[in-house]
Amino acid sequence: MNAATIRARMLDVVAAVPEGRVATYGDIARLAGFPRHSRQVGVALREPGNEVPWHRIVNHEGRISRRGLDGSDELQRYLLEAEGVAFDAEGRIALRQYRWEMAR
DNA sequence: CAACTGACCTAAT
DNA sequence: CATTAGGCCAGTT
Repeated sequence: MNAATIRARMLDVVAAVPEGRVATYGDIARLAGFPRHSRQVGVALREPGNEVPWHRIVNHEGRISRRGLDGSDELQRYLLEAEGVAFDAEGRIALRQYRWEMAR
């Protein structure tokens, strides 16, 4: 099992996240079958050109993660709000309500 | 080839 | 709720 395969599997899971819902990096890794690869999710999403709803992925706090590069974090927030995902005053998403969990 | 880095997470304190 | 400590592993330096 090489790294590329793992990333592809994760991207599959990301692609399965329904509109208006969000998932954490850890969730994606877990659902993809790689419980400890949360970081690689970020690596996978960083790759340009993949047609996946990367904006539905946030960290376990429900916040936008990324090192503020060219304001893509704002784009992410915009896209989520456009899907009906609300942010609280602290810039966090109510994971209780929007988190996409199909099993725990 | 060793060391560092990072779109992270969890558990313990 | 805040902080710390540890884990995890592919990329990059």
